[in-house]
Amino acid sequence: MKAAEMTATATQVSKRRIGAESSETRALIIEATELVIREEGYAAASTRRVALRAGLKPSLVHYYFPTTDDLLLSVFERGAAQSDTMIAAAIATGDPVRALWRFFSDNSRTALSVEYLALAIRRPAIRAKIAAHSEAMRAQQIALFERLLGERLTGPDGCPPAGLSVILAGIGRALFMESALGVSSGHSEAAAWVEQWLDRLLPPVG
Amino acid sequence: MKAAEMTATATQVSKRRIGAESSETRALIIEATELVIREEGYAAASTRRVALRAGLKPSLVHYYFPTTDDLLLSVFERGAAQSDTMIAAAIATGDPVRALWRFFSDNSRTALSVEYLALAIRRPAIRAKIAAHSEAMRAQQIALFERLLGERLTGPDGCPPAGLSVILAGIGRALFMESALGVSSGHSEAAAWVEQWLDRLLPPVG
DNA sequence: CAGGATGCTGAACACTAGTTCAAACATTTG
DNA sequence: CAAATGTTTGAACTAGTGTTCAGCATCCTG
Repeated sequence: MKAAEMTATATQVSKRRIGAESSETRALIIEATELVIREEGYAAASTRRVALRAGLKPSLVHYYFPTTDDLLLSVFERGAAQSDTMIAAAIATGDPVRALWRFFSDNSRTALSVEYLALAIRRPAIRAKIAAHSEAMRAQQIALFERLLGERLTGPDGCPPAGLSVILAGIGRALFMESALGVSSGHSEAAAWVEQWLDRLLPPVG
Repeated sequence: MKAAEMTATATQVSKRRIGAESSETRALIIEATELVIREEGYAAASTRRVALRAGLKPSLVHYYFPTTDDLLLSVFERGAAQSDTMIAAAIATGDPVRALWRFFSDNSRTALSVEYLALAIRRPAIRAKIAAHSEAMRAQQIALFERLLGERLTGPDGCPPAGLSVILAGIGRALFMESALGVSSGHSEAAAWVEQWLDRLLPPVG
């Protein structure tokens, strides 16, 4: 893994051939990688395991993605785009805050986002991209909350929009991570409390 | 790693010699392992790296801990005991809830606890122990909260004790994990909100 | 002081991973 | 059709990891 990190860090200057961006094989590899991450965790996402899962040879994976970091980065980018789409859909709803909370607490995307978080902490080459995406998502949510419930947030239950974003995302992730562990006591209470809190901040219409 | 998992899963029946529980070397190995986990993450905690860090030979590590899981389990147990002590100290305080929140949001123990969480998800042999400890900690906190602010928790800000425990631990962990990533926007707001919330649930004496 | 218990070491085996590269095959295009 | 271009493969090299085990050294005890 030392060797891998060094190679991955080196700027890509070599003239080695790389498969086309539009290739079906390439898409298949990305698909297989996400599957492996989902089922076995980011640590299992080796080029060889991915190749096995996709029914391809390891060297073919490296034809499309010279280094493992290249692969993981591409997989993350696709996932981030999907996540962005889902969030956009949630925001387009008549009840964006609750839709967002549902996204955080319910969605199988959370599983992946936790894996990426873990991945980022240990793969410097990927950390920046993931951090940037997290920041961007947060900024977007803060803007939404500000627009949506600006004055309501100064009451006794008040919470600055930025804090609200952290809290919702954090509790959602915590629920997922503990579930993965097999711990679940207090979860339904915590979720119920969040919903009650949101009701007070933003009384449901109807 | 396949081989490792299989061996680790097999029940220990062999008559191979194992180093004494009281050995200084053994303690040194545990110490080094925790250091490695702290600095490079649980994934780096291989017996060989640990040996290097401790200035010992790999085989010596295996003399005291036949399998890697044995080692990690021992390290976790020691850490859990330390964590329990800290929590007991927090509870013995005049202001246990805030002390607990400080422990969650501030303490370098959180870094380790997140690593152990990640570890548990990927090491079946260790999962049960870690899950049990998490449950026990939660139960203890629930009992404390119930005793401490039972009636106060039904007000408009009300939150069942179990939910409160999940929320405090979850937000604390989220703050730590994002910091490790390099994301920090909204953190101070979230922390401030928690403190305000606690003030309402449990007005500070003074 | 002989002999077992205890601590430790070196060498080895089996396995996974990342990566490279020349050569074979396939497809497109001039 | 032939050349260029894109895809795929097999084999190999390097490096890390878990684990075993026979045997050396030392120390304690009968």
